[in-house]
Amino acid sequence: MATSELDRQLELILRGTVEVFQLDELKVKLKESLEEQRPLNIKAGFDPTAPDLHLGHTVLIQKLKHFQDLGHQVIFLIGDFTGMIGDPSGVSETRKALTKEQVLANAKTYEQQIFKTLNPEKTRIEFNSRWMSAMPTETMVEICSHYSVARMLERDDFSKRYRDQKPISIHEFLYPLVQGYDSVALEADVELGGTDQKFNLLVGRDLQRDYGQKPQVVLTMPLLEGTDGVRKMSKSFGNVIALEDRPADMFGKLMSISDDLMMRYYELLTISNLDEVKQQHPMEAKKALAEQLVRQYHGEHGADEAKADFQQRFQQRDFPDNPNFSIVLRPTDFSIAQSSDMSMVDVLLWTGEVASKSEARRLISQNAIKVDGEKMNDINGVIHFEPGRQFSLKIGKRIFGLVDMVDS
RNA sequence: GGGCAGGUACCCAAGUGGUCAACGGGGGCAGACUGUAAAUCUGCUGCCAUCGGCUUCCAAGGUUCGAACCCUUGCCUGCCCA
Repeated sequence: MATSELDRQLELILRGTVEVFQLDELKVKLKESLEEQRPLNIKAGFDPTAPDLHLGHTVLIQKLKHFQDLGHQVIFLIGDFTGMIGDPSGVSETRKALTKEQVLANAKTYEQQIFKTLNPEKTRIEFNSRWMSAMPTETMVEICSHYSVARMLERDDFSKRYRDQKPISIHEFLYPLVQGYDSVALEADVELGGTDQKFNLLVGRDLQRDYGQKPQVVLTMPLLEGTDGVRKMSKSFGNVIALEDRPADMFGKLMSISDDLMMRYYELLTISNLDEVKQQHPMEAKKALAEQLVRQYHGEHGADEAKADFQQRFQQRDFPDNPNFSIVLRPTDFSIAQSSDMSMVDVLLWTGEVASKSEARRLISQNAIKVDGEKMNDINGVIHFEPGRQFSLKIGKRIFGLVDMVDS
């Protein structure tokens, strides 16, 4: 009886994981947990410098959810302390203070987002500043003494940067140590992280051992590729699908990923049966994926709307119900008095969707502009406005808008 | 503290006195093709403008008819030695 429950737990826990350190220890911990009716402490840390969460983060959150469903204690750790000492460049006193407030604001956003997946009642949220801020320097130095520079340089990105002659600030060495100490402070039984976190996660094991605790089991999860399908999803690569993206945007981004990437997303972000997905037409499968994920983060209504908008905008190439912009011109907006003519270039500028006149000209000459459904490719083109006459505008393939005029 | 090598557009990276708004790659944008896919192909990618003009190559000065390129100082980065 007990063994089958253990197997059931193991199967769910190991789904999608890349590595486990150590599997045997995990089994022992689970067994003890079952026997003693004591939930395990499951830790996952997040860096609050990133203002919003994206689908890449949800791989871990999904895994936390698994543990939670199995009755374990999930600890969502916000690394506010580590986040505040984060940026090595351009640190001034005033800026630090701002960052602190920002960190708290970000934490709020985090809670909001993760509770779309996790159960708030059963989730413990911690900030590592709770024990780090009050820590005497002596203790910090003591922690540092547990690790050597050579061991630090074993870490892949450190050694790589070192080799490439890229800067490494001293405080960056503190990162893994603090993260590791967090596990000591929380008495973590298991810590989850992306594969890129492997080193930091393992430092936690070492420190726990040094502090007389049983080392945590480390589970690494794959890093989700971003919309480009190549690099990991990261804000700095500009390939993210953020949880706070507007429903239509989230839907659209998901639809624009490659078929291969779609399978990857299915694998890591859903519990759908992959064989069944493969049976479907790729486009249908992709729509189902987009719908499912949008529904999770924006609810039924958002998902329906996003899907309808997508079909209208792109599949039928119709003007959408919710255009990207809608502007109204006044007589005083026209450069020539008594005239309601405006050059195409100026109109584009007014929409706020085009950064400069040069860019507007570029778009026009590249056949990217449609007025009332008609291509407008004359860079000297002029639109004659009159009150009550509304023009529809299409800029590129995904920006739609309306331009109107009133007489006063 | 000393020595050396560097800082070029969103990123990487050529260019080392005029022919440079600045080669090339990536990214981005647009068009074609499609399943709004992806891949591929083509074009564009400082700003203003009808020819043409204007402001750029870490910052501030200087030399010169003329500087991204030379000199000075400052700031920043990497390496080596202490």
